[in-house]
Amino acid sequence: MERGSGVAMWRQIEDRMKEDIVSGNWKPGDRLPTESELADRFGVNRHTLRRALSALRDDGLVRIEQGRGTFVQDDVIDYAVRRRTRFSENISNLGRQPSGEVVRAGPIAADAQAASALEIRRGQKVVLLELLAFVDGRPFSVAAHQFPQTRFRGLEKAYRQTGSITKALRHFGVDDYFRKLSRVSARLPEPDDARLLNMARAQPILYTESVNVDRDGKPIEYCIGRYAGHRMQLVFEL
Amino acid sequence: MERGSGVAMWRQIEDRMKEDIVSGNWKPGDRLPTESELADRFGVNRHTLRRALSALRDDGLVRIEQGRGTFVQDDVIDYAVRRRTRFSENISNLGRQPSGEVVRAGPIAADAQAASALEIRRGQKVVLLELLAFVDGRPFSVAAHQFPQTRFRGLEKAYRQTGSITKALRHFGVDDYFRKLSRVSARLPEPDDARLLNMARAQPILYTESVNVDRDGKPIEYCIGRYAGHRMQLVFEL
DNA sequence: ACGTATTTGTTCGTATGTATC
DNA sequence: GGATACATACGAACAAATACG
Repeated sequence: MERGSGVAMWRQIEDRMKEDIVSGNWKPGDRLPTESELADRFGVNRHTLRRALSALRDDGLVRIEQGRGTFVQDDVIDYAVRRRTRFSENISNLGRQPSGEVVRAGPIAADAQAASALEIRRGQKVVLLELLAFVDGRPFSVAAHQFPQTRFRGLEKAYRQTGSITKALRHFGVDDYFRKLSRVSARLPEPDDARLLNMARAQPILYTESVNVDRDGKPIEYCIGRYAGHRMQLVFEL
Repeated sequence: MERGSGVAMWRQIEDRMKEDIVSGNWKPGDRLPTESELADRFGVNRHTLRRALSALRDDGLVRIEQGRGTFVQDDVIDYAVRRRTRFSENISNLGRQPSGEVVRAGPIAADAQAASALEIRRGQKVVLLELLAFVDGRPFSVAAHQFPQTRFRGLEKAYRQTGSITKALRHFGVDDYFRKLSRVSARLPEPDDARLLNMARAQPILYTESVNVDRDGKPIEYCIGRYAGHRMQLVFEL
């Protein structure tokens, strides 16, 4: 690290920081020190430091968020959506650690969309199971799973016992189920979702509605999922 | 519209407003009068009016935004993605008018992603065809289509003559092709894309990468698509 | 960057009619 | 009739998000 070496200071800084990241010294999702602090540390003006940060951003190594800080870019997760889509299986296959926690659970009245997807009447009761899913301990998605209550009364308890929707469904005689449909759009997150996903409100999310059916093609689950856009891609193989 | 009729005031209001919307008296995107004004107009308390609005929102007829107002919900375009996905066909099937214009065209060098998708080497030439697509005259998507130049040299000219990728590909002996893969994520638009799509920079887009193959399973097209998130949903039927 | 006005969101409290046990 | 629960309706005040100068 030297001035007048023929190599611009910001390039030297870029290289140093790149090492810290690829070596794992700074881990994906970590917040870097503030620009001022880094500038002090490297003994340069904040402008110079920002030039290095921009270069790192262009390389996809960091993500700069106004008002929040600079973060080591998470490696993007390719979440495969197929006819048989299971969260835990999917994440495990990538060599990563899936986990989840319950945000909200209990019976609610179906709104128009849920009713239409589940082929029931609006206002009929559905079992809501809102789950926050993690990959390697980092929040990945929030999903409101809804099941018709006539068939799945008490499913939330079965989930709490087993920690898995697939297993909970077996208690109700559903030994296999399939993704019939996925609708995908892009939105800005609700404040609650932004908090749960630990992301800035100005960062977009993927918003999905999906319908799962049983062997007979009967809809059993309607799910509204919200995914932190910069952490993942949905992959559809057709 | 009467009190003591056995039908709750808020339900009567809901029905009246629903008529105004479905009849086209209020059009998609229109801002409704404020809650206070509507409450005055119907001669009820603001609470009562809000109840009617909630019902309309649950039916997907209006969208309520704090601090801004209540808006008649724009009709969202469900863009179906299947193995055989053709833009014009898709939009026509919805009873809407597809059109398109060329933003940019010509040979460029393949970057890492394009090369990997098309199974060529990085730096090899691809034919770029960047198209802005419209639905009913409103901008819908920007898509950078890329074809290996060894096989499709001059495809941009064939497109300009025929106005259709499907037809242009026929000039090169490709009489049918299929969507193999779609990767979907959510992003904020580049300034250029925001301008082309006529949307705010803070509004998210759907960002897709897709690969089309010919009958033999050979990749012929790699496409980066950007869609105005609030105007459409991608629908995957599996 | 800041204040002001506008608009929706939320939470108190109060009152009335209806159905049920 | 009395007690209770529930949906409906109104009023006032304040909180939160947004638009605009």
